[in-house]
Amino acid sequence: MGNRSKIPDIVIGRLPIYLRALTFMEAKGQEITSSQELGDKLGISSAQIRKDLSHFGEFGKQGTGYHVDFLKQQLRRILKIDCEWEIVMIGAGDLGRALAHYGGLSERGFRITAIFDKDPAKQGQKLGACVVQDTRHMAEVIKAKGYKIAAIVVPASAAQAVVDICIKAGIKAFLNYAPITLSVPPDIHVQYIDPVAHLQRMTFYL
Amino acid sequence: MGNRSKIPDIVIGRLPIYLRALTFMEAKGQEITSSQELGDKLGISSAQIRKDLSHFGEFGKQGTGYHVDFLKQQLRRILKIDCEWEIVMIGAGDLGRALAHYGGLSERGFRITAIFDKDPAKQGQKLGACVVQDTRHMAEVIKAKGYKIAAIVVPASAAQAVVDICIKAGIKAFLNYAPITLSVPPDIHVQYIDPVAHLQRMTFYL
DNA sequence: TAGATTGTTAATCGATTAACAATC
DNA sequence: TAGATTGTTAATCGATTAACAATC
Repeated sequence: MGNRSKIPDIVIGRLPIYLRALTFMEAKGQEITSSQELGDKLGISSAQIRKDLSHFGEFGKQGTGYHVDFLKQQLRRILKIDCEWEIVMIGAGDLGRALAHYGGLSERGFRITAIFDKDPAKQGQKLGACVVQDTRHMAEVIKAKGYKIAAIVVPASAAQAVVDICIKAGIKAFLNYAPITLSVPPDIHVQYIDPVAHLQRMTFYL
Repeated sequence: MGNRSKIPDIVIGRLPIYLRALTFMEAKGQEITSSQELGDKLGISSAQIRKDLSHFGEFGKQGTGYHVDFLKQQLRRILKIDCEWEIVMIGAGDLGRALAHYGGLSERGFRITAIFDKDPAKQGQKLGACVVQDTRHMAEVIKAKGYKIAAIVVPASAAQAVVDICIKAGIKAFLNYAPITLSVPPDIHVQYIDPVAHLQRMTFYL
């Protein structure tokens, strides 16, 4: 049985990738897979997949492999996405609007249920299922509803200030689209999405 | 002097982060920095920053540190972003439209100059500076203009087929927004952007 | 049973860090 | 000069892989 006491973050980062592949297999009607097959599909060694999973328990059968549906449900449980998560979004510019309209979020268990912008022209607008509210009410709403995750979709120059307020109000995890490294206490999680950084990484090899 | 023969990919991945921090410092008017200061800002050890940079040359002065502008230009040269890169985008849905309108791309040297979609209703539409074209002409245009980078913004179910066509036409690097692991030859580079995978990684810790 | 594949151990590989001579 | 900081080496740390007994 896996020892959960000290699981490397890099392992956690691979679980959503495994989950994505399992979801794809399930959609095709495939019922069984193996670490070998998963690894081939993902460009990861089979040993690594077995090692990663072993941190959390024993999910397979020798000689057979893994039940796609069972392993998928286990990963969802481990990642705590066997429920729906509500997200607060700050910023209602082009990118914010795209994120609010992106169906992939809610399909996969994440719903944006509050949106804030400091621009009065945007306040009151309907965006997806929400009405854009004044940033001044942000802390209050986060506290009242107990939001834990925030998507930061404001300009880089405003991001740190917004994040500081969110943390004070109780946010524990940020999905940050602003192209800036945020300064946060060690118990706060940040994931960065910066397409330009990805592009710059690839041009090196061209 | 650095030995460029075998630079770890993980080092390349940090260079855009360093560049982002330097750009921020430059905007503030700061002329000098040190590995210590950069590391503090980015949550990275100063030793790692010096080691990373040492792969490419000697850019600092003992006792002083680094000239922000000089180091920035060197990183731009190393990453090959001291010129403008043209990108072809496939998919003109919500996300594609947001990407086409995202000013951050062209600000930082990447321009989307061709857009394709297989939906006739979208063809002919103006999106940013481009007119959406029929996917059937994609290979032809990629070859004629010599595009090397493609942004994939089609549904997951269509992504692999689109990528296969792009590779045949000469694309070497993909920025992939479809939530699926692509199968590509070893000389082709792929960077993945999947906000849901990032969110799933964070909920583990909540 | 024979063949296949798991979970786990030990070995290998690679990345990070500490330390310091060099020197601005 | 004295203080600060680089670039680099060697030591440490952690992640990946190979191999295999267990067993379905």
